Amino acid sequence: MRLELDKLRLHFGNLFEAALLQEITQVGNYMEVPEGYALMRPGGYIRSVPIILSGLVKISRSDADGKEALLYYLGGLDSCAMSLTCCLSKQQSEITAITEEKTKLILIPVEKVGDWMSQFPTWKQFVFATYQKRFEDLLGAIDQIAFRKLDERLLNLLKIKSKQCNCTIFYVTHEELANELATSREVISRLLKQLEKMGEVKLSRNKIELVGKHKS
Amino acid sequence: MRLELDKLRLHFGNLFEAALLQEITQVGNYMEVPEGYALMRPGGYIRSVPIILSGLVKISRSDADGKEALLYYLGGLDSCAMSLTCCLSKQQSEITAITEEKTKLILIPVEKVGDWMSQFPTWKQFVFATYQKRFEDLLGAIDQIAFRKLDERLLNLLKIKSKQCNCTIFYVTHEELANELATSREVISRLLKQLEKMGEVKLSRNKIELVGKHKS
DNA sequence: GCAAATCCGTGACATTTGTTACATAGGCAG
DNA sequence: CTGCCTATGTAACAAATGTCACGGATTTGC
Repeated sequence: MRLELDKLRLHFGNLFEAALLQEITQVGNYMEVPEGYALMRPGGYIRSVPIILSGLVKISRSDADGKEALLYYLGGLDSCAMSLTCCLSKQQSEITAITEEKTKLILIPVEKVGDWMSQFPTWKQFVFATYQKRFEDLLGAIDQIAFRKLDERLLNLLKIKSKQCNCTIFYVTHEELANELATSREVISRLLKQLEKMGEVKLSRNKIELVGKHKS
Repeated sequence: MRLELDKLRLHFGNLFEAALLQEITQVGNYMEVPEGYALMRPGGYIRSVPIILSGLVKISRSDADGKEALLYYLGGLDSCAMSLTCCLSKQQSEITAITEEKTKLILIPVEKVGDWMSQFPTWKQFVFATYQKRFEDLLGAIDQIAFRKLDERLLNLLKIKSKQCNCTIFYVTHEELANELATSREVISRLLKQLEKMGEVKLSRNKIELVGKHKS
């Protein structure tokens, strides 16, 4: 679909200078993908860098036995550091990116990413800011995995979801949560029950509600 | 200490173009630090980006209770992605960097890092390659922490050390290994004993020898 | 050589997490 | 309503890791 300058301005505000926005309308590729769409799979090659306009993308790492670990989420105006590096070095992806909502994004062709770095100061800033954020995200993931117990991590996961979707009710199964924390369904059920007794959540079928003061 | 062009050329070979090497001799700051020196502490500010010429630097993450998790090592011609991002955004460091050997490095002033990106293609490549490597390192760390059991992680740690120092004998205490894996000394002692029975290592006081075919 | 400090070995037990096995409950198609 | 499919609850047990309490060994400082 053709990109329109006005609409881009709505999304980006004054993040990018006018000339760069103009460029983006020329070479950028607009995409709308439904929930559950795999933007990236381990081993896949990447030919363009996505910038998320709206929606939600889950980035995770999986190991050989099919276990999975949640790394972080990408939301509005986020971009993916892996794709940046992959693009620039023509390497394979090592992560999975799956949309959790209907998501709108722009794909920037690889070759522009480097060029724009020299031409547009705001682009350079954007790229570095992206790297920095992803780095922090990864360090945060490591903190959780390395230092926290499962019950804390589970509660934390729910809080993150809450922040991302800006709500306190999630329609997820225990199984799904188990995958994101690289553990088993039974363990999650057990811990959720525990959290429910402590008054942190309310459980129903296919539905979990965060209660209490999780204003984080 | 004054940097000499010839010596730089020895280290960098043709990684950087001549004009960039020249620049580095002008503004780079040469440093030699002993083993055990803290190049970076959480909360510290960073005013320059280090490039390691030789030696070994351990990068780790620590949490509030003082527990620690090894992230990766930096060796010859490596640079630190955290410092890159930190520099460019004037943020605080969130990691610890400690030399494990006497280490020689060059400090590049922050302001040059961005400028050179536009001026020198080889510098741009270097910066991106650095980001990519650190990203992979972090993902590797996450794989270990999230998916592997402690005994595997311990053996893996020894193998990494072996590769880094290019030897099979380490003068470390169980306590130190325990810190790097964010666990306790007793657990490491137990697992090491186990590995010894399996013929993977030989133990003495303050000393561990990797035996067998770990040619990785 | 002696005392103190450091390092290591180890048993016993607690806690956390993983696994197995099965029961129950809700929703949906026919 | 009935029979299936999926999601959840849960007990019982297994395995992995963490903690405590020691004792003994080696090194270091004096």
